[in-house]
Amino acid sequence: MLNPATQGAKTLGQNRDDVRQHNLSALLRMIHQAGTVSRSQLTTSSGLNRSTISDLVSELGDLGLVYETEASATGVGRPSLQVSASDQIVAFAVNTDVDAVTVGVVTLSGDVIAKKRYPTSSQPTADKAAGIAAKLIGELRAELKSGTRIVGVGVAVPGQVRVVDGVIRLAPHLNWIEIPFGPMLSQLTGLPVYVDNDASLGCVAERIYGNAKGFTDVVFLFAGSGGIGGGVVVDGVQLRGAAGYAGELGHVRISENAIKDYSGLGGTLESLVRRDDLLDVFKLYAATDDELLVEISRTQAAKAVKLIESQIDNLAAALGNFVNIFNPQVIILGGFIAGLFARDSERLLTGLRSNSLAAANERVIIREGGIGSNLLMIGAALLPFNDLTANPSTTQLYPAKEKVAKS
Amino acid sequence: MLNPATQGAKTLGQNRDDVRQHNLSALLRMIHQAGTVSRSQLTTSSGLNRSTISDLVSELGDLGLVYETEASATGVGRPSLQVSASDQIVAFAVNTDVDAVTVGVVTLSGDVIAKKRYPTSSQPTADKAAGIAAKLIGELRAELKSGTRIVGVGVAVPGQVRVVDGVIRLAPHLNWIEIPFGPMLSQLTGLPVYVDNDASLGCVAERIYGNAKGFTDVVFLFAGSGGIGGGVVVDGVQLRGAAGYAGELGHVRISENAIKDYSGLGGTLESLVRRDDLLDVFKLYAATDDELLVEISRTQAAKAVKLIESQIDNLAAALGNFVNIFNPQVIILGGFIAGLFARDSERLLTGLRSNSLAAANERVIIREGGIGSNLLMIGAALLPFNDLTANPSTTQLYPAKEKVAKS
DNA sequence: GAGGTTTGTTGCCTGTGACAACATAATAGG
DNA sequence: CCTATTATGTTGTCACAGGCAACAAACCTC
Repeated sequence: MLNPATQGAKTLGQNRDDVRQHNLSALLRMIHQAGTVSRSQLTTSSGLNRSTISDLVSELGDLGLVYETEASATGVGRPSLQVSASDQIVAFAVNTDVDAVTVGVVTLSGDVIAKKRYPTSSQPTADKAAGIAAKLIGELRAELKSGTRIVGVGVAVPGQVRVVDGVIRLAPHLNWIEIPFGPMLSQLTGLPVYVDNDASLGCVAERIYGNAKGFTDVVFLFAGSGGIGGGVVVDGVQLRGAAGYAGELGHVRISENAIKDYSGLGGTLESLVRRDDLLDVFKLYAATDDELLVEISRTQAAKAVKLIESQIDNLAAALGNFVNIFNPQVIILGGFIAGLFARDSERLLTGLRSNSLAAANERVIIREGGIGSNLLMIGAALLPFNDLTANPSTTQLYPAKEKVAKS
Repeated sequence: MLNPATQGAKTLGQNRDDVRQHNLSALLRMIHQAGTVSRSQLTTSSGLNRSTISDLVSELGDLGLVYETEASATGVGRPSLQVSASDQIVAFAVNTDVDAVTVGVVTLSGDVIAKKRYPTSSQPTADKAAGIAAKLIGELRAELKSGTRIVGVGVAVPGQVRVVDGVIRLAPHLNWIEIPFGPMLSQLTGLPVYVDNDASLGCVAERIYGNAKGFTDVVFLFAGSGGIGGGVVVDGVQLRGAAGYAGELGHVRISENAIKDYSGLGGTLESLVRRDDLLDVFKLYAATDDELLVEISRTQAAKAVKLIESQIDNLAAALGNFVNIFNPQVIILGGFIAGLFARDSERLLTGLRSNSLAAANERVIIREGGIGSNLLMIGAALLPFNDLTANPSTTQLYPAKEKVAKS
C-alpha cells in the first residue's frame, strides 16, 4: 500500500531496439562490477530468461568484452557457466598531482596491470603534465599485449572539473585555472579522454569495489596533502550537479573562523582540519600518510592530543552536516582523517550525534576506505569503462599498437 | 568524444512488456506535468513513432486518465490533437501544521478544486490530526462528482519522515515522535497514504510547476513559523537519502554559536535565521507572512536593519555551502527568507560569492518560489500521482462514493 | 482551387524476449 | 553403478510492441 513513489524520470520514449542495448548494458555492468559472475546469477538478478541471457552474453562475447569458462561444480544441478570481464579490454588512468603524474593501465576485469609514476620537482604546468601523461600512455601502450583494445583515458584531478567538456576550472594546488585538459590530452594521445574530480572518482570506486560496496547512499571524504575532497553517491548515482562541480565537501563552512582554505574560503572544514598542522605538531616534514597515521595513533603529547581532538570535533561537525543533508548509509574516510577516526572513534561518533538529527545519524556507518593506493587509478578508469558499459555494442575501441595511417 | 559518462544504473533486466509500461508511464508523466500537450509534441519529445503515440494515448484514454480534444489550428498542416490530463482523477493532499490541518483535492490536471482548513487551538496530537484529516477527506470525498476516481492521499509533514512506510520520526513543532501516520490515516480512510517532508514536496512542486520548472538541479529552502526546511532535486530526481531523511538544510551548521534550534542543534541556519527574531524587532505578534514581508521590505529602523543584515549574512553562508555541495542551477527561496533576498539581493549574492567556489556559484540563479499558497497541496498530491504515472495501467483507483461492502 | 505541409489512421513487418521441450551435467540415495 | 532429482544450457516457435509506408484528413499559402 505504501510504496515509495518514484519521483522524476530520465528516459522518455523507448524504442524497441533500445531494450537490447539496455539489457546488454545492464549485463556488462554487472559483469564489470563483479569481475566474474555465473550465468544463473545474471538470470536471477536481471529477471531475464535463461535463453535471453545466453543470447546476450554470446553477443558480448562476440564483441570481445567478456568470455565464458566452465566452473567446477558447487552444488546440485548442472554447473552454470562463469562469465568474466575480458582483461584484453583496458583503460588508461591518469592522476595529476602536485609532485607527480601517475598513469596506470586498468583492465575491464578490474586489475591494475601496469603503473608508471613520473615525479616532478615542482607543481607541473598543465601543458607539462599533459605531455608527461601522454608520454607515459605511449610507453604503456607500446607494452600492451597485442590484441588488447583500449577504451579511453580517465583523468583524476584534484580540483573542480567541468565534466561535460573536460575543462579543469580550478585546481588550486596545481595552480591550474581554466585548462581544457581533456581536449589537450585527447589531442596528444588520439584517445577519448574523460576528466573528473579525484575525490568523486574515489567515491565511486569505493562504492563499486571498496568498503561502500552494495550501498546506494554514500558520502566519501578524502584528506590528502592538498586539502579535503569529497564525493557523494545518491541513490546509486554519482552526485555531479549542474556542471559537475558538486560534492566539494571540504569547503563546507562550519565556523566563523577567518582562517582561509586553499580556495580562499574561511571557516571551512579544509581550513580547520589541516594535514600541515599535524605535521607541525609532530615535527614531521614531507611525511608519508603511513608515517603520519602511526604518529596519530600513538602520540601522547598534550599539544598533539589537543590538536587531534580539535580536528576530530571539527570533522564531526562537518560529518553532522553531511548526515543531515544526505542521510547516507555509510561514510567512507580516506587519508589522514581515517587516522583521526581510528584514534578516537567514540569522540567522533559523539560529536557526530550532537551535530545531526537522530533519525539520520542513528544507522550511519563510518568506515575507512578499502581500496588503498590504487583508488584513483581504479576510479579514473571507471570513466571510460562507464561509457563502454552504457553502450557496449557501439563504443569505439582503439588498438594497442597505433594503426599506421594509410595515405 | 568527451561525453559525460553516465554512472550507475537502476533498472537491471528489461522484459519486453516493460517497454510498454515504461512508455505509457513516460507519456502520462509528460501529460501530467504539462497539463495539456499536443500529440505531435509527445511524438517529438518521446522519440516514438506517430502510430505508437496514437496507440499509447488511446490506451491511457481507455484507462480514463487522459482525454483528447481537437485544437484550433495554429500553423501549417493538420492541427494536432490535444491530450489533457483528466480532472476526473484526483488525489487528496493533507498538510498537518501547528495550528491547523488542511486537506485539498487536487486533480491530475494540476488544479486544486477544493480545500478545507480545520484550525486547531493548539498543536494537535497525531491521533487527533489523523482524525481531522480523515474527517475532512470524508467530507470532500462526498462532494466529489460521481465518476471521479481517487488515486490516494499525500501528506506533507513538517518533520523527518521515513518515506518507505510513512512513519514520522520526529516533527519537533508538532511534538510528534515515531508516529506511523501513513498507516493510521490509511486505516481511517481506506485509501493508500504516502507521507513525506513538506519542504521536499515543495521543492518537487516548484520544479514541476513553479519557478524551478525545467531545471534538473534545484535547491529549495522554505522558512515558515516552524523553522527552515529544505528540499533538493539532483539530476531531476528528488534527494531522499537512505531512509528519506535527506535534505534537512535548515539544520546545517554554519557557526560555533551555541544557540540551539528546534531540534537541539547549535549554530545551525535555523537557529540563526529566526522568524521570531524578526517579529520581535518589528513588535509584531502572530503576523502573517505577508505582513512580515511588508515590514522587511520597508523598515529603516537601525535595529531591524542590523538584524536583517545579519540574517542575510547567515543565509548567504548556508547557501554557499549548498552551492559547493550541490552545484545547483537554481535556488528557490520560500517564506520570509524570500523577503530577505528581496530586501537586499546584492548583499546576499556578495555573501554567497565569498562563501562558495567561483566555478559553482557563478551561474546559479536565486529566485523566490512561484506557486504560493497551494504549494504544499500540489506537492503532497504529487506523491500518489507519481505512483500512478509510474504504473498507469496497474495502479488501483478508488471510487468517489465508497462502495457498499457486499455481505 | 491547387499544391504543399503536417498530422492521424491503417495494415504489414521486424526484432526481441518469453516459453516450452529437450539435452546436459552435476548431486543424492539406494 | 544406476536411477531420480535438480539446475542449467540450447533450440525452435510464438507473441507482442513499435517501426514503417501508404493513404486520408485538415490546415496554410498563393
